[in-house]
Amino acid sequence: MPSPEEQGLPLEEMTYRRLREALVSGAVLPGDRLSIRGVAASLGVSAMPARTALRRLAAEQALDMLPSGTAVVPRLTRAGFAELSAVRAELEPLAVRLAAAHLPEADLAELAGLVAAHDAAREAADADAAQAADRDFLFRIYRAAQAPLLLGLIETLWLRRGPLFRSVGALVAASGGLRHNHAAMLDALRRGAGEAAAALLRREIEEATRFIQSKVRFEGDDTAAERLAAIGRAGRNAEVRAPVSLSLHRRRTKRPE
Amino acid sequence: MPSPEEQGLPLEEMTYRRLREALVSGAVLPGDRLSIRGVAASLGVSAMPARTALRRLAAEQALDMLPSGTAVVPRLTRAGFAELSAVRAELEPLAVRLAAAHLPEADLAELAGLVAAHDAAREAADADAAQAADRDFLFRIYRAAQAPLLLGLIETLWLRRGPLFRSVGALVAASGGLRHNHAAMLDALRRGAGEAAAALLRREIEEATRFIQSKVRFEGDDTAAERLAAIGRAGRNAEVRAPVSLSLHRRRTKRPE
DNA sequence: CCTGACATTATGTGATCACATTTCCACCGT
DNA sequence: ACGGTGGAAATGTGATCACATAATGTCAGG
Repeated sequence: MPSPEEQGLPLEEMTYRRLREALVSGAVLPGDRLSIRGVAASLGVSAMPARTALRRLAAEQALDMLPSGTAVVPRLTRAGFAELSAVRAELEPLAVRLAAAHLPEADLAELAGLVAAHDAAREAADADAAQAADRDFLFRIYRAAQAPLLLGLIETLWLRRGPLFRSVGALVAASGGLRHNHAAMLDALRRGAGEAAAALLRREIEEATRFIQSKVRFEGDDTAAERLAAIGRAGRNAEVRAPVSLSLHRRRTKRPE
Repeated sequence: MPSPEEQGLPLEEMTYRRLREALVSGAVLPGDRLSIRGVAASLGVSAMPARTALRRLAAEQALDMLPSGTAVVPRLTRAGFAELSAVRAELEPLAVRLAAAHLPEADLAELAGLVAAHDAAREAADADAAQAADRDFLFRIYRAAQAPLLLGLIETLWLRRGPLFRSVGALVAASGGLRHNHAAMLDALRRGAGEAAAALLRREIEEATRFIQSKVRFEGDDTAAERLAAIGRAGRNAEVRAPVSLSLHRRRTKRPE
């Protein structure tokens, strides 16, 4: 059952968008296997568009591929998350610098509106809306950079972060949330201070990364480490590294529908 | 006729690698259309692997897609090249910083060998070999960063630069070539000075970019601008921007085989 | 209760075909 | 000579099938 605005689109495009949405919304979880016939049946399309869409996501690194060719929603390890954040901390400030050169007044007004929307959503304790406003704020700037290659890279980074983000969202909101100072960034952009705005964004990304790393339990640094520590002499909790191989035979979450 | 080391690989992987090689080697030129049946016939495979490989390259932004779905080798405009270089100048130094943390002695020795190979190739006036040694030197470091996501991004950047690179290669060699100070970078890495090595690489990328931008005529900044300037009052050569749309009906280079 | 081999199922790959659309080119009228 | 028009060739999309392989469950033996 295609949604209204999907009329006329190629089936492959529709399948791709739905899978993408499933990734960012958390409808599929890290570790889930996505088989060609499985998604084809789930989305009511034939195997061909499903295959193309899956391979496309894999090429964008939004999905991993087992050696057998099966697509799997990537598990974000602590190291992987750190790497992702490091790349974001380079590319997104670059986009801000590029955008600062040509931000028309209309865009600045729209950005101000998004800051206001964010604040309003926070007042209403609507974490999802606040988060959406933040995201729109940033991507409005990224689009203004008029750098299609860079924009595509940033989008794939966010896509890859998607699965994690959903599971952390509630936690972040409960902990008081990240306090993005987008108003200050907007001020810098108004002044044409691209470097300052970029520096603010970089700090924002780095702080959010530290916050999440301190709060979230990642794949791989799971209870195996604690079990090992418990078996060993108690007291010594330093230097305990979780061998990833130990968590291999953990039950994989099934997702039949 | 599959090459020896391609035995056992899926046809899609073989097709993908061949297309990739065709891109970086300059066997296909910017603006060339790559049709499914065309590459299938050229590479002796059926339409299916050809389709998959083309879509994969497109997802990696190594190929552009016309609205009709036909793949086309991207034309690199001046702005596009500047963007590509800006992204490289952020990501590749990041990889150097990450790699500096864990570079075993064996890798350092290998890097020294590559620097020597580069110098030897320069002595022999073998521009291709010197360039290959430079490339290997950098990617050895990037791989050592143990950041698969970042490495994948860097590879797609180089892939997209591929078509241009070939056409510029001879020019660069004739002009005396870029003098990459990889020996200094290796020294910095030996000292564990990751930041210094990263700064050296950034300067190298920025200088190479400036050099190429000063020497190369890109798609879009072609003679249309000059014709416009000639039509207008002579003398005023400032502010003449080449409208891209003017070069649209230029003859497209055919590439039947 | 666990471990191994075996049969069954699921899955990816590749091939081929039909169909709608786009692209290209020759032809014709002005 | 120029430009529009028609049709033929080329092209992408999607569907379906066959085949090899990987994954899974089963069952007998320890």
